[in-house]
Amino acid sequence: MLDINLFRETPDLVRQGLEKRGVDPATVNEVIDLDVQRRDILQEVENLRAERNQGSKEIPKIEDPEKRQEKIEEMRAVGERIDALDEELSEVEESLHHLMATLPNLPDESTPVGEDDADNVVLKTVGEIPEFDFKPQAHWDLGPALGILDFERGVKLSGSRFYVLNGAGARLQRALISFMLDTLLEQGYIERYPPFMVKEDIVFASGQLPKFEANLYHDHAEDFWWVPTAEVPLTGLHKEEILEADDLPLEYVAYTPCFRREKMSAGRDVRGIKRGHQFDKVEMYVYCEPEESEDKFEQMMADAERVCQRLELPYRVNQLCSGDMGFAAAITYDIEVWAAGCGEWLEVSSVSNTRDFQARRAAIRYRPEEGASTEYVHTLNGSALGVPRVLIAVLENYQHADGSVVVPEVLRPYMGGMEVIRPE
RNA sequence: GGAGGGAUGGCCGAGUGGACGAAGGCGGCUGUCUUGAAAACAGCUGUGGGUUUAACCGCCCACCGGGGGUUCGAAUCCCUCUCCCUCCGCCA
Repeated sequence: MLDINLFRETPDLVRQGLEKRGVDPATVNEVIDLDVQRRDILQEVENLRAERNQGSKEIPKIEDPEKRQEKIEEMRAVGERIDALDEELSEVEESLHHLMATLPNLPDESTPVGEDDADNVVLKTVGEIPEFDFKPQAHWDLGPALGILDFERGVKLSGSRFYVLNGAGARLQRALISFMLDTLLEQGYIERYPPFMVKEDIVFASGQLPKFEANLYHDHAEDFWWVPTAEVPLTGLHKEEILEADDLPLEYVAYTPCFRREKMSAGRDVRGIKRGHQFDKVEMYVYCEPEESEDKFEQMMADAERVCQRLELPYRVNQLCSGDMGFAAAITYDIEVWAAGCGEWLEVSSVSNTRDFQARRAAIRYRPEEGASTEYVHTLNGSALGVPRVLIAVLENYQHADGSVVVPEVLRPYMGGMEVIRPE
């Protein structure tokens, strides 16, 4: 949620920022209009309330029953006006809230202006793209040949975009998750295991609702929403709390599965395990004071990159343009690893600073110092990393001509010492 | 799934129509006393919105789990939802 004060004080900056994100700049005027209306009505209704409070206090002191009745009638009339204005007020407030709820965060100055992923900027490339003296296979051929990846039975169980991992494949995935978590714990993150189904207001707080409802799974019977990313419960963790400055920063890491309908990506990446309805991810999440959020952003990037480095996967870092960034983000860097078999850069991480955007939606504040008034924290999120795509890169980059796959060294302790995955 | 009991400020806990943003206690902060600390004593101690201001202060409004209703007036009465606790059933 954007700060309403920005609309009051620097409407031009808001207009420019929103325009970069493809929002009609006229929306800013709508917001300002509603805000003015809101305050006008509010003042009037509050004055009437003050009048009624005053009058009601006097009533029990009036001795003369006739005069007393007169006052009651008078206050009843005031009450009726209050009711009418209240109704008007809640309509205006609802419109304002709905409008504000659909506006994305303003892009950081450094965010390149653009429409879609074609306008993203590659910041750096790290590591060597592996060379092969044979034609490397894509994971959708390699995995089934190894017997570790079963698409047919995934479809039998749940339909398209589902798969089953077998044996060493399942274990490799579990190894990746543990390795990622441990790597981040080393950096001082605190592990959290949140619910995978959450209430609607929690999904709203992180910004996935109301705009992206079509991409979420929803249980109508209980009104649960399945988390599309751990970012959702990790934002909700401190919803409506006032944190102590001494406790900041809070640096969390959580493993969760993620559930996405992928309605928006129908027909894209249908082959393999690149884009499923269910996938695993290890997520970093930081709550901090505004002054430190830029440093934390850099730190989280370094932490996500470290995971790629230890797995010895070549990767590149992109800065997302204004049109491609997520709803809540002011700045986002993506990490893509190279997958030799399908010959693609695969997005495995997205690190974003949402500044106070999510904190405002979720009402997460802190007290900068004893006795001071509260301020919104800054929140940042980043994947470290999305598991299936890392799995793809490991399988495809570490493959040999005979169809076997060497287990990256850092994962071996998590695989009972297994060094090579061979066809069964 | 069935039966009953609850939800009040950072915490405990009083409060069944007006003097209640809320007694009392604990905790916290400030002051007095003290070389310092403890103790004692005194004062202060929630959040959000609006208004005003350079800023503080002030003033007004709202908030006693959420929503709705009755009333001139609701923490208090009514309806409804959610959550927690106890007992029974079922269950990894």
